[in-house]
Amino acid sequence: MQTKALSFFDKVYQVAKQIPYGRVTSYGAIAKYLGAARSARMVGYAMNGSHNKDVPAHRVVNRKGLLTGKHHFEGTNLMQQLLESEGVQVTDNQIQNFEEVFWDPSKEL
DNA sequence: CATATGACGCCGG
DNA sequence: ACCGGCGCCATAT
Repeated sequence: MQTKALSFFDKVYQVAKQIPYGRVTSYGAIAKYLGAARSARMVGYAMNGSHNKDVPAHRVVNRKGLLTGKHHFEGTNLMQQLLESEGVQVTDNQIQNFEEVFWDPSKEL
């Protein structure tokens, strides 16, 4: 359909797919990497379409390390389970050692 | 074409 | 340091 629907969304997917295992990143970090630091919201919005993609949206959280998007996953704590399954400690929707598992595309990529 | 929504982020009090 | 409100950009309707 939309021939140009792969403008921002696709970019986000490309970066999100590159998130290493056991690591997480923030919407703003991805947005900034894409040159749209002010479009952090769009990153999350794009995640809505990532449902059909191979994008590990569970590895993307807000700048506080909070699983704000866990509500969009199946169940109630699937996102947390996925992260914990990767070795990421999560407590009360809050990632522990966030700075340790944080993966900045602008620096790492 | 205009309006409303949103998985955020930053500034101010 | 904590809480609240405003702003921004892109997509969907």
